[in-house]
Amino acid sequence: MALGKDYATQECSIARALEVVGERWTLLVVRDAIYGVRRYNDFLVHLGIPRAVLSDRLRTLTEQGILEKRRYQEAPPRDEYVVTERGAALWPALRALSQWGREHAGAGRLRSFRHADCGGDIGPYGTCADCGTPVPVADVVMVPGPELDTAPNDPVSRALLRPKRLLEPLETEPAHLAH
Amino acid sequence: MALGKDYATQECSIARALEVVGERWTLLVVRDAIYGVRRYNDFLVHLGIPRAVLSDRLRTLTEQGILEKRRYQEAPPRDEYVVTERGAALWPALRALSQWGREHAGAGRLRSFRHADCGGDIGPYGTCADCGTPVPVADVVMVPGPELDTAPNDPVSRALLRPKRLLEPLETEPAHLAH
DNA sequence: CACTGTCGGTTCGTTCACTGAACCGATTCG
DNA sequence: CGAATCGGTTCAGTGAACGAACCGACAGTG
Repeated sequence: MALGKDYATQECSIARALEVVGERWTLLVVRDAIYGVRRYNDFLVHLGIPRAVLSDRLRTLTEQGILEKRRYQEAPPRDEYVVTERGAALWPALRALSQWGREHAGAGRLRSFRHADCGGDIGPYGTCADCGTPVPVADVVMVPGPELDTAPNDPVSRALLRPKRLLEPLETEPAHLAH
Repeated sequence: MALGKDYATQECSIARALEVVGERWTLLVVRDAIYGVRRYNDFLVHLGIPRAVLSDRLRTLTEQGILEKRRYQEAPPRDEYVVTERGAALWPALRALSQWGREHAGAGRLRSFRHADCGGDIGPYGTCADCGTPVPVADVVMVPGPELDTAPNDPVSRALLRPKRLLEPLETEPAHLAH
């Protein structure tokens, strides 16, 4: 969505949130960032998003303080986009959407989320089903489910086939090993 | 967002959810429906949405089983759009977005959500801060906050100035009493 | 009866955002 | 030297959103 003037008239915190993250692709970029994707090219191949749109979303999210642009190499200059605390705070919303997608939009058991401390499933309210405590995003482990494609053809999807703690950087295979 | 072919390639329940409710305006229509808005004209004046877009969203949401079109008057034929169980299941996602909007998108205390049974605030994980139990959407009361405009000029916003239990139909003033 | 207003839309021309392909500069690898 | 990687920008074409106008069926008023 391209909102601005339209949603701005709405006196509603949901509308305010959607002004920032409601545009097409934006929440999926944040999802990837929380999954540990940090580099332009990884977002690109994983999302299948037009380059111009990705550039725009990364810039906007950085301006909004949801991502942070960080130089990780000087020659040639390369930046990575790391999710900030403000961005990680979107996790409850993403988790709730994920749950709804599983139960009401025909997405089966593609991935599940577990409590890193005890291995318990994370229930409908974001708490651990085993120990009952609310689970902060950094303590969540994403576990691939049985209905996930076992041989995807982009390196990011392949890297996400292994269980992975959220927020930690994703390590993709070097390009020369690609399919 | 108009997704379909694009997000469909994504193996992710978040993407599946956004295929259904990720388009511009859609989540705000669902929010209003959960707030008790049911009639075409009430959505129209409250959202300030173009008529063609509203018609499209109501049709799509009805096809998806998120709203249900229900005849409430025969002459002239009038239908209302009532949120279904599947639609109400989006409440956790909307609540999480609302919370994020309050804390990270500059929306102050516009509205708060309380547990109808005990009056406790609903915390970050959708549970009641007082009694600790998860609160189903039907037991949530929306309470207007101090930063809300006290004299809005559309009847739906005025009706929402009073505390209101979610899902229950919103009663707007008759048109001839308008501003 | 004529007039006005309500309700729930549809139609249409304009504007705006997304799309996909091409291109680019700096650098590294073989 | 030539090819590939990385992180973009530019640009023409398309599709969606926007806003205003219009419309049919009916209710209420005088």
